[in-house]
Formats: sequence, structure tokens, C-alpha cells
Amino acid sequence: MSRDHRVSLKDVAKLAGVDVSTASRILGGKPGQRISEEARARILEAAKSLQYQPNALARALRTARTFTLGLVVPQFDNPVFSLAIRGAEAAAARRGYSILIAHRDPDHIDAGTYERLAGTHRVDGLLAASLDDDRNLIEDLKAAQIPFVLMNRSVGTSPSVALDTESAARIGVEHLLALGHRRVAHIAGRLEGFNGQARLAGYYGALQAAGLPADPSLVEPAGYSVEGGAEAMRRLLTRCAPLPTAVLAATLVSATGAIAALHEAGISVPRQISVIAIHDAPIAAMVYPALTTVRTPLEAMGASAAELLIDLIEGGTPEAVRLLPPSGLSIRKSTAPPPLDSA
Amino acid sequence: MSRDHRVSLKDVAKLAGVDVSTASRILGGKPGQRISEEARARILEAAKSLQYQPNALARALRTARTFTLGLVVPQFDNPVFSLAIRGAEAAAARRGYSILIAHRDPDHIDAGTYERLAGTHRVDGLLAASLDDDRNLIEDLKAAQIPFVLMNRSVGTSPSVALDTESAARIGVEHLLALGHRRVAHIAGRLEGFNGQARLAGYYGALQAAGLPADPSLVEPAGYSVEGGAEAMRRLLTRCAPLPTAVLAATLVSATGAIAALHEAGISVPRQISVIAIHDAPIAAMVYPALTTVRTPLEAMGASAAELLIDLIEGGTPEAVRLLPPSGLSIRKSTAPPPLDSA
DNA sequence: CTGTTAGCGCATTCAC
DNA sequence: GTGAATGCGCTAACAG
Repeated sequence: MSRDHRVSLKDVAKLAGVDVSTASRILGGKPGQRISEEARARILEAAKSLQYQPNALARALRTARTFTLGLVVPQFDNPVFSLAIRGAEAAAARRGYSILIAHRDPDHIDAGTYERLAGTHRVDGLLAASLDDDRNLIEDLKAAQIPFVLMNRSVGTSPSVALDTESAARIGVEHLLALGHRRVAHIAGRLEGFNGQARLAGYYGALQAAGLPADPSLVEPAGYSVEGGAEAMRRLLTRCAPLPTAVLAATLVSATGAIAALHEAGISVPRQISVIAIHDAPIAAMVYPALTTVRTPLEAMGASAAELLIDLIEGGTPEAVRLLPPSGLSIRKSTAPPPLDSA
Repeated sequence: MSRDHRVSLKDVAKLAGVDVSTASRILGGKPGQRISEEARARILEAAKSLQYQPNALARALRTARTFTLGLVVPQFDNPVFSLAIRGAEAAAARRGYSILIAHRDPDHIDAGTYERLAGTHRVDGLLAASLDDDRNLIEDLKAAQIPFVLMNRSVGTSPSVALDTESAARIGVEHLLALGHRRVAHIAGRLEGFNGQARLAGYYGALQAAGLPADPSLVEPAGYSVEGGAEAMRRLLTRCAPLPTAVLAATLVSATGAIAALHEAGISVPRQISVIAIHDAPIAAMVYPALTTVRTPLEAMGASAAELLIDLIEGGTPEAVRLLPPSGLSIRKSTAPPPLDSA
């Protein structure tokens, strides 16, 4: 077939009978180029027949633009990030960018991740996904000296795309209230974190708007693990004098733990206690009973973050802090009216 | 602080009072370089004080090596791939490589993914994850003209790292047989696919070894979705004269669907029917009852594939087809001895 | 309208 | 031991 050596601009130029720079000008695709129709056609045709693909490395070296985004995530196996990655990849691809992915362990102190990606000229910008608890995230990011966008969290006025978890929590509680529940517990994430605080505010806000008291003993932090959710549920079960009739869980993961704890205790979901979770992903349909959730635009968050970053890179758009509203409820089987005798 | 322009070799050389080429030689890190101790020290120190980071683009252009692996996956939100990505990223990082990630929709015919990554000189090799049903995968991969490793599937003698799903299926059935089951159904993936056939062989093999008949009416294809698993289970429930007392599910995802269908039908798991699934991931612990699974080295598959690819890139090691054995059972709550009256 | 010139930052002969 | 020269493939001024 074809020779081993990859075809370069030089080959195209030679075949078309023009200079490399001319070929470059035409294949660069910029509209207002002065060129004879004939020459343009020859170049285009030569490129096609040779299956020319520009060397991204050389181009990037010359133009100082890689058309690559660095995406740094703390976990891969969390549906929140899986879906965000997917959204970011798709949006980036639509605009001609690729994603270079890197893991950053938030516990292990390896501050260099961002600087390494940026300093070696491999990416044009950074997409930094974060859980609640990342230390000096912004400092590290700023040290990288290139555009960046925070994902799943916002800090000050730094460009970011996060979810409006306060609204999500409110909507979740409102759903429970509408079903008739009056004693609603909250299995929280980490109370201090960005999302943790927002959820708490939404939870209390919805209660307050309904004229219900804010009872801190109904709130139990659980972190973001299955076991954490289960333990929090057990604590609520032993501590609460009249049991709650419904629970708002901070995430899918802790919700499943909570449900497992309820099964263990012989409590029927949703007959005795309803459970609703924030975030929606395939696994919500996989647990038993299928989880009612507040749908949260995870994929859109990734896409929006990628787009914002590209805007920043290309246009130098002003800083933006985006908060994406929840996109509704997925009502499945884990919520129902409270038992009749609960009043 | 520092100026805006990034520090290059030239800056280091100037500060150290040597030529760029000399600085390059030393900073390149190759052992046998003839250089005065004094000069070497000056160069190293200059590099450190300027926080020099080599421009990966320029280096790659010059050496035709990017130290980047292209990772192409059909899905992001499947635990199998999430974990494999994680393993690949970690292994690559250990050996100084980065991961450029791309999505390839197996339905949508976009053959160019591999060639685009390779032809633009962005990656040194390709890691191609695949479900069972990818069309002309190998052709597309070969067209890319760079080293590649298949993941989760093997085809002929092409380098690949897959899971020994035949053994996994066998181990799963053996567990059920050891509990006393004699009527074991199989919710399969796609019967024609690589993994589908292997699982089927393992399933029949275990049955045969125990002197049990191979009953095709107990095998039901389900694809790889929750709903597919549920439907397959419903079909088994209506079709099978004496119901099976246990089910081997091809994946976690279809297992959860099957369990949901059993719940619907009012059948108790594991009291009336036991369920075991192949693959293990956090969600296995999240469903109710917690799923007993055959543990499968998903992360190791990603890591091994990355390492094999790097070996191929660096050494030109001969072709290798690796099959990773399952790493045991995670016995949870979804399997138990059959009901007494089932014999 | 098109070719010439000049690097982007680095690694690699080859002289000295 | 070390520096000068060269080019990876491409784009961007600037001439002509």
C-alpha cells in the first residue's frame, strides 16, 4: 500500500506543484485567502488523494495551541464524574478539542498535577473536577498559569460550572412534603463542603417554607460512601424518637447504603419510610426498590464546563460562575405517602 | 514573580553559561554523558531554580515520541470501563505516559477515530476497549499504523488483554452447585460475542462436569442493560416449567435487572432463587439483596493493557494475548442453598 | 496570487 | 568536554 513514512505538507505541496507555505495557507482553512481557484483545487485534491493529516504536534509547537483540554478528576468510578467526563468529551469533540485525562488523588498531596500538564505545553486549559474537600485547589490551579474551569464546585469568582444542589435538595424535600410527609430526615454528605452546605440550605429552606421546624437531630452526615450512608441511617433509626417517615439522601451512593440499612432493620421502603436521592444515573433504576431521584444535569455540567473553558481559551470571555438547575424528578418506587398512623 | 514567557532550554543554558545542546544532553537524563562535574551541577541547578519543564510538544516533534496513549472506549458509565480506565491511567502514569481519551460509539459508524488519533501524531499507541459487537475493529486499528492493544476482548493473535470470562462463569456456577442447586439458569449477554461465547462455555462446562444436563431453555440472552436483564428474567419465569433455583447473570447490570424482575414477581432472593453475577464493582454492594459476584480484575485489565502497549511501543515485544483469571468470589447476600422442596 | 524566509523548542550528529 | 549546525512539520510575515 502506502509507504511507511507519514505524509506531510511537503508531500502535498510537491504533488500539487506549489510551495509548502501555499499549501499550508489553503489547508489551514481560513476563508479570505487569495488563491487561484485552480491552485486551490489542486492542493485540496492532492491532500485528499494522499490522505493528508496535519501533524498536530508541529502545528501546536508553531501556534502555541494544542486543542487539547486537561481533565483532572478525583475518581473515575463515581457516576457523577463518569457522566461529566462523557459530557465534556462530547462537547470538546464537537469543537475540535481532545481530552487528556489525569487522576488527582485529593488525599495524596500531589500538587504538581496541574502544573505538570500546563508547564509541558500539552494542554490549552484545565478542567478541574473536585469533591468538596480539595485543599488549596485554586492556588495550584493558578500556579499552572493557564485558563481553567472548576467542575462540580465553585469557589469565589473563579470560572466554574456546578450543580444547583440547593435547589435539588429543595425539590426533593418538596416532593416528600407533597406526598404528605412531615418528618423528613436528611442524610448529608460533608456538612462543611460546598455542596454539603448548599444541600443543607435547600433542605431547611423547603421545610421552613412549609412552616415546619428545622430539627438538627434529623440531619446526619454520611460522607459519600455506601457504608457511610448505611451507618448514618442506622444512627437516625436509633436516635430519632418518632422515626422520620422520609429521607433525603445527598447522593445515590449514600441513598443505597441507607436503603440497605432499612432492609436490615426490617423497615419497608417506601411503605414505612420513603427515600429520595439527589443525582440520577442508571444505578438508580438498579437498586430495589428503584430510587426516586432529583435529576441533575451531570452530562450537561461536563459539556458546559468544556465549552466555557474553550470560550475562555479562544475568546478570553470574562469570568463566569454557572450553576445548573436540576432538571426535574425521576419518580420511581422508593417514595410514597407516609403511613396513615404517622400523624 | 516570573515573567509570562515559559522558561525554555535556552534560558537554562544561558543561566548555566553553557550551550543549549549541552544543557539538552544533561537534562535528557541519559547516563553515559561526558561532562565536567562542575558544568553538570550548574545546569541542574539552573534548571531547578528556573523550574524548567521541557516542552513536550517540541520534544515529541523532534523524537517522534509523545509518551501519550490513546484510550478509546465505547462507554464511560459502565463500571467495567470506568475501572479499566482507572487502571490504565495509573499504570501509564507510573511509566511516564499520559492518557488521551476518546469516545467511539460502536453503533454510529465513525471508523476514523483511531486513524485520527494516530495520523495526527498525538499518541504513540492505542488502547481499544470494546464490547462484543464492534464491527471491523481490527481493520480500523491496523489502518492506524501504530501499536495497539485490545481491551476486554481478544481477536486472533492481536495483542489483547481480556478477562477469562469462561472461568468466571464456571466459578459462578460451581458456587451455585456447591450450595446444592441443580437447576441453574443463565442470563447471557449476546450469545455471538467474544465474551458471550466464553461465558456460555463456562456455564455448560461446569454443569457437564457435575453430570448435569445442558438445557438450552435455561439460557436467555439479555444484552447489557438493566431492562434487558429484567426482560430475560421474566421470560425465564414464564417459560420454565419447574423454575430454576439459581441464575448466573453475565454482568452486574443485567443481574440487577433480573433481581428487579424477581422482586416484581414476588419471588424472594435468595430464598427461592439465588442470583450470582460476573464482575464486581461498588454497585454490587448497593443493590438489595447485595449481590454475590465473581470478582474480575477490571482495574488490572486496564493496567495490564497499558503496560503491554508501552512494552510494544518501547521494545517491540512479540504479540501477546493475555487472559486474566477471575480473582475469586465476593459472597454477599444474593446466593443461598435452594429451597428444600426443590428436589 | 504565490514563494522565500524565519523560527516554535528540542535532540542529535559532528567538529573542535 | 563542549558548541555549532541542522531539521522535526508547520505557520506567519513579508516580498515579489
